[in-house]
Amino acid sequence: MEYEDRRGGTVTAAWVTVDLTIFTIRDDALQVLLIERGKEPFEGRAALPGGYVRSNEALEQAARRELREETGVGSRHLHLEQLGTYGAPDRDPRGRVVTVAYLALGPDMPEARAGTDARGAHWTPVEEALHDGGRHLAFDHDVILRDAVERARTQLEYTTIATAFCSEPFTISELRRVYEVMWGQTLDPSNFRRKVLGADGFVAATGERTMPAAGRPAVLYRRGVEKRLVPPLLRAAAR
Amino acid sequence: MEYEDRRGGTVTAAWVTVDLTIFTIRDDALQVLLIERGKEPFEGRAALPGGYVRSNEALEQAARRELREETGVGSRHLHLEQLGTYGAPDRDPRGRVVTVAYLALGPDMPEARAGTDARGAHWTPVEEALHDGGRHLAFDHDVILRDAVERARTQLEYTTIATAFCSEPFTISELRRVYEVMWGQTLDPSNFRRKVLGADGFVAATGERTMPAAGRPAVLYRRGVEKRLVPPLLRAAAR
DNA sequence: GGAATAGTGTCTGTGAGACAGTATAGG
DNA sequence: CCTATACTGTCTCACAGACACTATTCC
Repeated sequence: MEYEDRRGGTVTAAWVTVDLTIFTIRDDALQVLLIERGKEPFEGRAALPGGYVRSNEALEQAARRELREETGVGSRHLHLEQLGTYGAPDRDPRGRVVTVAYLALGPDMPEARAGTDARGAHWTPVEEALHDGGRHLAFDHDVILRDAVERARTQLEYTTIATAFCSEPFTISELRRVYEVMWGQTLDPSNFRRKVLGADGFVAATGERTMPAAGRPAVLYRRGVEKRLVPPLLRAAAR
Repeated sequence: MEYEDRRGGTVTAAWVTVDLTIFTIRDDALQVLLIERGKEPFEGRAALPGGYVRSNEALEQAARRELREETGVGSRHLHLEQLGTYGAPDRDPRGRVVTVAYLALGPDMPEARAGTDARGAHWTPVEEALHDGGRHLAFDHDVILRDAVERARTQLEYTTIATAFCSEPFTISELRRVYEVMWGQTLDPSNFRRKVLGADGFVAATGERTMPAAGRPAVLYRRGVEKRLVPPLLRAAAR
């Protein structure tokens, strides 16, 4: 499956895969689901979960299938978006493989189960996965992971996806904690509350309250309908 | 080049193409470069320029090559970014073809020349290309074009890419015109100027001035070094 | 001077940062 | 009472929208 195009270039067919960057917040840290590869290439190395796109499958459909297979969680409750496509000619030693990377966000999930080609799947703090500059993950997954982190951090500024990290119902404090963990900075509780409640459709009150061990009960909210956050909630460092 | 994976799905290799959405502003309208297809499928229909990714070519490299071939303009002066990847199983009647769409922005360019597989290349107002809901372009290019327009409009809010539409040097009024055309709304000249000049690295003064036929000469600027625009310049409708 | 376009100044409302103060629970 | 957490109010400054005004060119 190779031919010469009319301009003198050689064209080869490629395998198409999807790779998933699945984020959650656990133990006050951003964690990513990594598998340990069970076969060559990169056997034994950590990698993002993923797999081949099947013949009659759309790209996002393949991503949702992998998500289900790797996490055991129905993808309906998760935020899923296309992150970007990576296709350097030498990114996979087996041949030309182009991968479409997806970004998935969800609340703290049950411990992942291993996929078919993997020895095990584990939640790993992103800081650990990327420590001293990366080059720990298989293929170009360091790059993909770095891009995914940056995308997620930026998305928090301009969209309401932070709610995707919270299991419903949630409190404003829990939502604030998402921002604090993702950005590595504390936010003023008072100003944060004002911003979130003042933005139409960010969250919706349930009428319920928490019954905490200590402290005043907090009002509970669900995700709102609005996807964009206008005006945005900017990181202090970015200003 | 087809096999059954270990979970019972059939996997086929795919052809990988890049498609380009090349925008410019001409005659006070957003225009996109479209080719007329010279062969089946969709022979005679308008389409986005694009082509196969070659065996030893990176994706962006392929995009730059196509850009050069279609516009005759060196891609160094153009803004180029990956837009997204489209891979519905039936998007190309010839078989499985996954396309990586790129968004390119440039100042008004010389009339395009036809590519190898095309009868001709023409600048077309986007409004015309998408009129009454689309379904004019080949493949799923209507969808890609719509996504590209939306992406470009949004990027104007949060980044400094509007300068990519201006040929250097340019005036603040020319830059404002870019926003007005892209958003379909007029902006207050005074407030716009204050915003642009107040944002570090958006534009850089050249020290030169225009010599217009009528009116006061305007100060000329070049693109600044900053890519992000913080705080953003939001569309009125989006607020 | 008049037309045309560029550029300045200023008033006002909104929203964000800082932070003091109040509320409601358990012990 | 105290502690812990949730929530409210307020002061101030930065910034955006509206818009009046001034500047510089050609005719």
